[in-house]
Amino acid sequence: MTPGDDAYPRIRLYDIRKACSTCSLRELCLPVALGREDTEALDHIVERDHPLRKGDKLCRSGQPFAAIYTVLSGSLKSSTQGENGEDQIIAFHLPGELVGLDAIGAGRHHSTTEALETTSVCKIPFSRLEELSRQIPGLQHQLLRIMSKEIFDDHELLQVVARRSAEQRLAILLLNLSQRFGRRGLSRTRFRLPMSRHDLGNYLGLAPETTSRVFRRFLTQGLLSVTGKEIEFLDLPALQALTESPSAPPRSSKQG
Amino acid sequence: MTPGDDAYPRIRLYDIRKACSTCSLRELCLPVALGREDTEALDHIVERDHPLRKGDKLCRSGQPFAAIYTVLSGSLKSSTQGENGEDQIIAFHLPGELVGLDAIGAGRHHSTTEALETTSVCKIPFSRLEELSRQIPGLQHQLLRIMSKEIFDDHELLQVVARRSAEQRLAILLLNLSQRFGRRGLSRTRFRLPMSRHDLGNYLGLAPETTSRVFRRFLTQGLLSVTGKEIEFLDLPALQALTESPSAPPRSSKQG
DNA sequence: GAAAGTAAGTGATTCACGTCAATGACGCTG
DNA sequence: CAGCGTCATTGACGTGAATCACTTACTTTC
Repeated sequence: MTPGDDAYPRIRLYDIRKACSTCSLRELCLPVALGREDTEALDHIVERDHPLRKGDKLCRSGQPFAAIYTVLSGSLKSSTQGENGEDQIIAFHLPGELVGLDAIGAGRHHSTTEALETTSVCKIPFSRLEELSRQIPGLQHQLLRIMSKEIFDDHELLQVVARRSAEQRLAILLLNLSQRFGRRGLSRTRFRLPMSRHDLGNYLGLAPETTSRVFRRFLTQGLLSVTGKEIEFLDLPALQALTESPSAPPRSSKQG
Repeated sequence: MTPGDDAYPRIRLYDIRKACSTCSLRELCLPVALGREDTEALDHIVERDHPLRKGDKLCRSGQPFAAIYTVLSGSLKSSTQGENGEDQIIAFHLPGELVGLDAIGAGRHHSTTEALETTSVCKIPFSRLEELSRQIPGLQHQLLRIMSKEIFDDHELLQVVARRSAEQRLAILLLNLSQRFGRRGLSRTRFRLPMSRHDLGNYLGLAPETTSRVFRRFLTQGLLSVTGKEIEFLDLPALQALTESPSAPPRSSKQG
């Protein structure tokens, strides 16, 4: 703890003490690979604000970039807008995940991020983070690492949207969400989708009706049960098999 | 870092002197926003090797990450492999553009990059670049900037693949290539596609046959002329209009 | 420079998924 | 808890693009 500035930790309103050091998500979040002391240093620059309500925007495309955020509870979606006005969801953010990395460097957001439900986030002013990362070598690297992961995830999504059938797309997303819930210690086979069917479809490049129908097919095949947004996997291996099957809309590339 | 050998510019074989400072691409490449002196510092860490022949691989998915590359002449494609064995081209790289950024941080490539024709690249060992970027503040920022752009480009591609018709996809790619040729002082309306129809289709999430048919349609509509890989735009405004038109396969999201 | 291999173009056919339309189920708000 | 709006589901239908099958045009090779 930097001495003397007890008065200044920028944690507002909601609990004044509980930041990264005591956060249950610290193993998933920015502090990964940071020691106790370094994590405490992070505590001092993290800010918390009112929780967002469903539909509230955390940041908008075009806005100057000032901070990155981590999700504390709830969930968000980020989307970009094409020239044609259609938007495309590029990511869903669950607790422990970082938001806003794509704006680092450009100095301006190119996506809009919106809460899918009541959501709390930690705000990490970027200038202070940069400053801190000059002192903590691991942090600088961690940042690059996370950005790199963002690129990797985008490529995976591209792969899915460009080369997979509707069933595969949905299966892949559900398994991915399952993993992410599992990482937080929640059930991997039973969870609540935070997003609407519409958003689900948009993310996967499908019409909402198609999404609905694929759910129905999974249901009748006994792969899972759906009740509104509640999902329960009944046949995980079959879902995984779907994922690996080679069938896909465009065939192309087979050269090694 | 590796002590002892920092005295020697690592430029091999092909011309010993000509690196960034005198490179015609320096305004497009890493040295953007660097001063004369800093650019000269870059000179000393850049390595050049034999040019690659068509089909040669610059790096493979899974390999440890050691360096980033910039294209000096020729062109490359990067692709990822899905579990199903299908690969998806995620980017084409033209002269002045950087390759391998997605591997920073993870320490390992997640894509394979291959020459589309005879191409020369500059190799920039990452450890030395990092070292240098500690001394040159602008360079660190430039790196982040370029990574951020990579994310942005991926989002654009996603937008295109997920929400656009075959005609729109091709038009968008052609216009994008045109711009990139233009930046290098080449014609924006007449150029040679470095990649096969197959690759073109793969990148856009289309079957090669579809790509071919779309070309044919453009041809009969008088939008452009195609002779093998030679392209000439005949009606640029019409192509641009295509790009902006709102029609797209999945409709979805219209909430603001 | 002929043979072989690979890439490109074209037509016929099929099918997955988008679109339109109508109904039913939640989940607010008062 | 009634009334409204949004979201989800389901069906009927149309279509854009994948597939399949084949021909034609380049490259590469010996």
